[in-house]
Amino acid sequence: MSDSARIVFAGTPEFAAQHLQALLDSQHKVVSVYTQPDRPAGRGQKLVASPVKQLALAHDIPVLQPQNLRTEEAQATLAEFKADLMVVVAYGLILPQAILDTPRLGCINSHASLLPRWRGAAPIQRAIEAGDAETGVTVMQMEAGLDTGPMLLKVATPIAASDTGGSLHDRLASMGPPAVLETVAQLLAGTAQPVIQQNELATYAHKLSKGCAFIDWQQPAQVIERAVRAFHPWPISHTLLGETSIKVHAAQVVEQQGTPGSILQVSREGLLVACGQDALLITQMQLPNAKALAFADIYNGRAELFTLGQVLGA
RNA sequence: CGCGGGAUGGAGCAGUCUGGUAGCUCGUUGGGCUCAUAACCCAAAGGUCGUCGGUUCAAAUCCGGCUCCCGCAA
Repeated sequence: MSDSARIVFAGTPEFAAQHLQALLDSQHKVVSVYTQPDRPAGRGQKLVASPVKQLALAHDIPVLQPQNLRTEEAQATLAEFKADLMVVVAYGLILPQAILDTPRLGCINSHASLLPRWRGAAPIQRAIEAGDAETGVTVMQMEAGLDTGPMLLKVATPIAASDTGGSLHDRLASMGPPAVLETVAQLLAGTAQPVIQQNELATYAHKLSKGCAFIDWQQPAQVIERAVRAFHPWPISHTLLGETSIKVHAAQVVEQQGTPGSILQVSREGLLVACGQDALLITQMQLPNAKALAFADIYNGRAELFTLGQVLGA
């Protein structure tokens, strides 16, 4: 009995679903699952259930999708589950103190960064964008503040020069669940050792949007290249070629100078664009209504689209 | 019923409006040139035009159904 906990899980995206899967596979009992309400998504704006909801339904676990948890009613509902612990992963709602205090052992959160660095919504992508050498997953005891709680367990991984938001997401999503199981075991055994976060080292990972992925060619090529990787597969760095929107899927830095945004060279190797410092060779991109292609493939049929000297992003 | 674009040899595109010999840029294979080459020259192979049905003497092309892919917006 002492090594098995009654757990309430709260989470929404795929990253969270992988944590839920690990708990379902463990000796613990997941008594209910909280997730965001179904939202219109995709082409056709049909209501789509979150990955966490889909997984919970497949295991016949009760799913709750309240708009918020501030009401006394919501708090009373949670209390009825008589949970030992609440595990929260990328849920998307703020948990008020009354909720945090409800489970016997409180609430823990698995966050995809090495806290206190990158508190907030998009820690994985912001770590790549900033050029961090490493990142990881931190499991913390939750407090009322956003990602400010005492850290219980931290696991790290180096960020490779080839890592993208997608590849790093997948790696961290596989590192997080074991870390959570380990933390739960420590809490049940009473051996957990909380470490207070140094607030002065904190940085904030602002939420991603399409707008923030619009390329600013005044920036150094190195910075743009990191953004290209960080924002892949979403929201995807993009620019304008005349009136045509172009998504940049892969690029590399080349030592060459020119007017920022101007096309320096067009070849099967890629599209070479001048930046604030050095130049960016776009090797994989996507035109509207088409799929992502190696630049050589686009160049084969659409060479007339690219003119030397033309300035992008205008 | 959110708006819109698309499916043509292995890849990327044109041709569709104005039905009638399927074309371009590459790739592949063979040959040539060259000290050499990812360069250049010559030649060849490779396509039931997404799918089902309709109109027609004749359909990649016109009409309708279906499948899949993608952009915008959320």
